[in-house]
Amino acid sequence: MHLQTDDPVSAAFSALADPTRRAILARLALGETSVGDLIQPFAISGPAISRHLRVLETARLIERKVDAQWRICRLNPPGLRVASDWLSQYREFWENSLDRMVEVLELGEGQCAAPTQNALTSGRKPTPVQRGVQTRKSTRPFPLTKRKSP
Amino acid sequence: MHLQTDDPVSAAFSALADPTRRAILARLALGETSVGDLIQPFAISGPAISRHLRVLETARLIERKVDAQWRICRLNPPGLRVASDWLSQYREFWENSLDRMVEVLELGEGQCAAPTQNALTSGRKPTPVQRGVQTRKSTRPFPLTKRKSP
DNA sequence: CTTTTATTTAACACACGTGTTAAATAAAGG
DNA sequence: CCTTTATTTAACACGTGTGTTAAATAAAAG
Repeated sequence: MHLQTDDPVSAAFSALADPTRRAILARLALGETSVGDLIQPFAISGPAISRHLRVLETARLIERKVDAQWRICRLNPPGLRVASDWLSQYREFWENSLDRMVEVLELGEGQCAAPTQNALTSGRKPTPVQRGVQTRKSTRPFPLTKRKSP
Repeated sequence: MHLQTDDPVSAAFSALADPTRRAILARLALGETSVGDLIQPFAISGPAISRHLRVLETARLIERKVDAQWRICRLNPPGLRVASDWLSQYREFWENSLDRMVEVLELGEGQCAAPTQNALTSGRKPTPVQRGVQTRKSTRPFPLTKRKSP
């Protein structure tokens, strides 16, 4: 399901999902260095790091420049921003989460079996788009596998 | 290289790396809904969505509660925050990137072959830890594959 | 020019992720 | 109860990701 058509956001998050790559970024936050220097902290082969760097570069999280036989790596701030910007869409949710916890506790979450009215979008802030909010009763359930003929 | 030992940050970014899962989160930002409702926008089978939801839940990006035969999904704000907090470590980098572009342009990036002094950490803000910043000349190069005996 | 140093590419192995369909489970409803 | 509705689990296929080692490439140094 994922070809080279990988969008920038997916590429960024995918690159960030690996601990080794995040460690590389942390290292580069201290300043640009060559590939050889990046290898040292890791119990991993050179080619492996080389590929991690390519992933980071493709995701635009780092940039590389050539200096003689060395490839100097550095962070690419705008690339990191792509991921951060996507996440900031949801900022309001965790910002209001404490308020909401209180709200939920006051309503008594225990016997909550009433028609699922969006607790998240009621009152508080109006949600971004707010079209097509529904309350279950799906129109197409998914055991849409052919029924055996009788 | 990745077992069940997946740390929270990796789990979060990994979950966010999939466009379908991000679409699910976007949907849940409009309000909590049942699994059946979440399926509709996608040309994808039920079990596939079910697994995406499990990934999101394991990564603590969503929560699920049981209401009769429905599983109601909602965003889990603190989980989303994990990813955001990690990224905010790098915030200073993109915040100062415009300043830095100007700086680089003034120095004339074209013939940049001078000893690679960390341009990223010079002046501006002092970088977080700032220990062990080096300027190439790695101590252990990595063609450390056994040489053929003569 | 041959060697050394730095890094990438190639070729292979293997685990993981994601999708599919069929069957299982669980609660509601006739 | 037996059926319907909602969702998950099982079993399988298949492409992608990550690691390894050996060889290739490229620039510097002798």
